[in-house]
Amino acid sequence: MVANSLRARVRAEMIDEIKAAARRHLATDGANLSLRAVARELGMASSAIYRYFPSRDDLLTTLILEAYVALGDAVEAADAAVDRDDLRGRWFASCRAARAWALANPSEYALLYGSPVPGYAAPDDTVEPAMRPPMTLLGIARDGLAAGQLTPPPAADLPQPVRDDLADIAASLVPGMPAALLARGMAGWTQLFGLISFELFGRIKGGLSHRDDYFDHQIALMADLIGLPR
Amino acid sequence: MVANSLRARVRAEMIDEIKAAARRHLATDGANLSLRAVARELGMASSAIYRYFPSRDDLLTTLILEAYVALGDAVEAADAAVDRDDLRGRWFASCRAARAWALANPSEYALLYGSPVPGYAAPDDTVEPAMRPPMTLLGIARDGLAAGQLTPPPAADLPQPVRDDLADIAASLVPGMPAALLARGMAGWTQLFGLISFELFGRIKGGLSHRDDYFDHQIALMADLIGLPR
DNA sequence: CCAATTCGAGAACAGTGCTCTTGACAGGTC
DNA sequence: GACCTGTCAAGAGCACTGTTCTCGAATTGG
Repeated sequence: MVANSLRARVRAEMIDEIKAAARRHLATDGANLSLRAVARELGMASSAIYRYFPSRDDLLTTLILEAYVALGDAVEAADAAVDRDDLRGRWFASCRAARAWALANPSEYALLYGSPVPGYAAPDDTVEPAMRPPMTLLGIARDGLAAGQLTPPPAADLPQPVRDDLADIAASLVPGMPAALLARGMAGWTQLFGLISFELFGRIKGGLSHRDDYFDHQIALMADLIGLPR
Repeated sequence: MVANSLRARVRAEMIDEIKAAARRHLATDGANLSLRAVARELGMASSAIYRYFPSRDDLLTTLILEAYVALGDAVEAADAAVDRDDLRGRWFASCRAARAWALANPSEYALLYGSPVPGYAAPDDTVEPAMRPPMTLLGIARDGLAAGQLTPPPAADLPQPVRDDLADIAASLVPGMPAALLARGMAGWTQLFGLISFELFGRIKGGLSHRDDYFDHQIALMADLIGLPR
């Protein structure tokens, strides 16, 4: 078994090297990275890659999945580092962590939240990690509700179909959350995604030189909308 | 000159056919459409395409530019069809028009607002058409302010750097608009983009069966945030 | 020590964007 | 009518891609 684990170990290292090289090329080539290019960089034949990944799409899937995990870890860690009762602090920390991760790993963020690769269909394994960042944000609202720090918005504004849909979602994801509050939490998540995406691969408004402060303020607007106490 | 215009006419028709075929392939192949494939569909050699477009990127640029124009036209037309004083009606009409266009032309929307093509840099011609949809939305807030229907939000919440940045942007884009209101207008545009993107190429929440109503409600939330009277 | 498994390399196939050359037309001019 | 001139489509070719197959070498388990 020692010998086997030795072989397995060098194989795992090889897989890591391939993924690292692929991530490096991701920054320049985007979603259509070249298997041959990463093979060249690693000094091996292109066909050798297929000993480790059955196809290029499979390599991409692995990168996507690990990126989801990394982003989810970053957001959850940031949230966990703040006092449970400091709802607004948790909200800011989580959103800032997501933005910081995206700015540090722009090509991987684009892989996750950019336009989908045409022929490629994300496997089911990615759906759970993909839910972690928004779930962290919704968890803040849920905790605030449980602690009585947060008064749910009036449900009267919600049309009946939306209220039913959101009630179903709440039942399966965040039990006990009112539909109207869930709607605002999802609006916050949508806003966060939009903010990061615009900053990353949108042509940002030319005059915006203080992007950190702008981000904080837009995030604060959503915190107010959700009802997180100041 | 008659003959020349005849030649020019048949050439223009050829260009239109190429663009139409390219748009068709865009739906399946995404941003990396194949020149050879559109040439095949048109029954011509791939090299013949280069008589009409100097490169594949140039063809893509043309499609992008026309897509921006189409989206801008749709949003502006929707806004113009509502009474000038009905701010909330204009807001809903504009946002719904943007979503409807995106749902009708998903691949072109992905081209505009998806992850940027790696090697490709958008020329300056696209920056003005790209500003038209958000400018239409901001125009609604501007008109409401001028008509006295809309009270600007307190500027106290804005950190000084953000206030300065936004004041500069307002001065060049929507003169007279307070920074705090501009921030909320931009939040509305960001939310609209996020909503459409999530619905189009995000994994939409499974239980959301009434997407129209959900979209309307989220858009209404932003209308409230901006301060559009009910 | 030997059979079994794993690994890397090389060749091959079909496809891609793009360039260059060649030949076939149509327009206007002498 | 003959003669340029500009335009167009086609074909060949280059360098590249993902993927599969085969073959020889290395390593491992029994």
